[in-house]
Amino acid sequence: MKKFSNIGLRMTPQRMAVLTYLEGNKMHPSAEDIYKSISKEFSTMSFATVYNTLTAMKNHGCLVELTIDPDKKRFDPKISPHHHLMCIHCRRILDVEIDYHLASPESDFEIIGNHIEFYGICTKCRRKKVPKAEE
Amino acid sequence: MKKFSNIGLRMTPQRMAVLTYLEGNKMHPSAEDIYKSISKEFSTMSFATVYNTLTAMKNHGCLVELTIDPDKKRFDPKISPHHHLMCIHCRRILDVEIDYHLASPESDFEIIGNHIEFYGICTKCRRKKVPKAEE
DNA sequence: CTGGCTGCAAATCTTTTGCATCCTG
DNA sequence: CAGGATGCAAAAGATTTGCAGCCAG
Repeated sequence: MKKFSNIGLRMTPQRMAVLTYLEGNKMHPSAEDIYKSISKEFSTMSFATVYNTLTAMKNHGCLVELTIDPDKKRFDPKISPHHHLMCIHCRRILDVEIDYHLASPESDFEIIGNHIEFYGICTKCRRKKVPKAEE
Repeated sequence: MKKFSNIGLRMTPQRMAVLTYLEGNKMHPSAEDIYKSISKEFSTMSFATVYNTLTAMKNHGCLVELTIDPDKKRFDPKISPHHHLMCIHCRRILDVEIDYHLASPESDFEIIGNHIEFYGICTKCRRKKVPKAEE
């Protein structure tokens, strides 16, 4: 992962903690997940700083914000193009590495990127519950 | 669009107004868009009722909730499978009707559905601004 | 009539912001 | 030592909920 100093930003203990937490993290955590986990051993950590750091990383392209979860934003430190699969029961999100090379829709848009969201139910949840139904 | 009476729900003037507003609507409006538009000529309309109606429709499969806009949920009365394209400047959303028949990612998930989000800049916005940059 | 629906307002949840103080470079 | 970063708390948005009264079926 890029270091902050390389992109003209200051490195602080708080930012280091966020960077370390996210490095190689495949959980697609929410801001709250990140805050909770870090503040366990870093009591002087505020929500504002988490968001501040996430925004800085996002603006410098070393973090991607996911909209696949309708409830809140999820963050992905993996910046190479890929897609996602989410379990609608346990809300777990997995990476999907398949390259679908999609044809651009014909329109007057200049297409910048795309993202595929798969929705499903993981084996663990299927064993526990009736597939689908409530929510 | 399905009528509420067909699915065991009551039809009220408020619900009728929402139904009428959404019928054939291709704007992918937010809850606030819907509320604002309807309350113009239907002063006795509350936010709670808009959400109540949207939730009822969603639960009965006659409305789809979109997560493509990171800021808020958008609603789409078109329930046949399709994808979307959003201008990152003006936030306009267009339907994408191409059938990409995506291969399911190999995983222990039971895949229920998928949705492709395209991001880009529409011609109108490209004329006005430097493409990308801030935001 | 009666239970589902409405409107209002308060509550929740996520994310953002203002500002005094701190500390990296 | 200057300006960016932090922490706190309050604010802003979006969405949900509690509840008394209303009205569609």
